[in-house]
Amino acid sequence: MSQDAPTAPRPRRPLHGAARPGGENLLFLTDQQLRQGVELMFFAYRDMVADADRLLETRGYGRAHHRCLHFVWRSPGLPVTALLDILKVTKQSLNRVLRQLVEDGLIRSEIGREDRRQRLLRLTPDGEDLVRALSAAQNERMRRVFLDAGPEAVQAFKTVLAGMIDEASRDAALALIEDQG
Amino acid sequence: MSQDAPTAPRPRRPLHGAARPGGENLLFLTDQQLRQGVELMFFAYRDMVADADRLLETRGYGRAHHRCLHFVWRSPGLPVTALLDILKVTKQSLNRVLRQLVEDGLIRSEIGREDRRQRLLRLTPDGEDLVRALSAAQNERMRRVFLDAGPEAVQAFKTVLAGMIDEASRDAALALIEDQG
DNA sequence: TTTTAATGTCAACAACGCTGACGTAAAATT
DNA sequence: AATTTTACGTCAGCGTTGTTGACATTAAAA
Repeated sequence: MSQDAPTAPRPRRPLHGAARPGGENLLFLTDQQLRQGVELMFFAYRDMVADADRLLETRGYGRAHHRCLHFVWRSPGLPVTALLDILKVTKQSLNRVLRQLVEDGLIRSEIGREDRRQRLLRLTPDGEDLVRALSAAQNERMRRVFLDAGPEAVQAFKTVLAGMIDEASRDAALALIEDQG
Repeated sequence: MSQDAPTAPRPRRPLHGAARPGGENLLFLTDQQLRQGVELMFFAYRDMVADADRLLETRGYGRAHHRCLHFVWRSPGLPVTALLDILKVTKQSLNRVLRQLVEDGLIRSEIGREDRRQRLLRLTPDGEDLVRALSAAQNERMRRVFLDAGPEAVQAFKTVLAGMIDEASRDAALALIEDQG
């Protein structure tokens, strides 16, 4: 069954209904438009991570390792609990990849000075090398797309994505994202 | 190590560098901007699929089932190979969830009339019900975000996402996306 | 008739989520 | 000082979903 179940003939291509001046054109909110947004997220995300995935598998790592390295890089010295909050996975799941990365010498974990229960995570030089390589793979795609789209489109792109984050975690996520390393 | 390794002091918040009129402002192409795009994709995608995930797990299904149902819904009667091309997974991986969905009566598979080797996939009424419920979960989030952002932002959002799809599969993906069920 | 294409299936494996249970060290609270 | 809570690690087991490799069937194509 289609999404709108319309009985009247549809306009041929209502993809981007131009808003009438001062009007209340809501054609961009049809179920069809929403579905397109979801599908585009699926395809774009799949291909965006594919570049890094190829690099990772040559080292026997997966996406979980990538995410772990990335956010440790972004917030050097962050405790394990903070990383758990960012990734929203269980500590068992995180610990599996974290242990590997520490054993492999990409991340080092040191006891917190203020709170000695904490393990503060940092990248080693090798870890930084890998993060740089992973970023380069994804950035090349992103740069080309951003250049084609232009600054206003990039801004809109970010606004929409930010709106899709759960309200409960949005502020924290945006703070992390906008923080200059 | 930071992404730009700048030695000069950075502007405090170059998040959305306003293009000078007629100028060649490329502040929106800094590594920082690209990184933000990647991170936003991560957070937004994670939370976008979370709604459907919750619904799926009550039925013992996962995302693979969702994707399968979704694209069969979008292209009723499509053969298995076409679905493999869309999802870009192995036939063994697809077949595992496809078998379940057929056994559970959400998808029916019928022998192709022109090519009797093909199995043409269609949703059963039960399958359509589940797809509708899954779409509803995701559409609510998307609708709210689109409404807040406005039609121009939505358009830009889609343009950027489309640009992130691999060139090799972009045309096919966009044709599928823009096709009105 | 031989080859190729479309599909299904079995087996084994890996990445990465999850729950539950248990343990240790250190901080916080009572 | 004793208790509780927090931060972390770990073992065991399980589920989803991806992979490769091998093999079989059916039907279309050459």
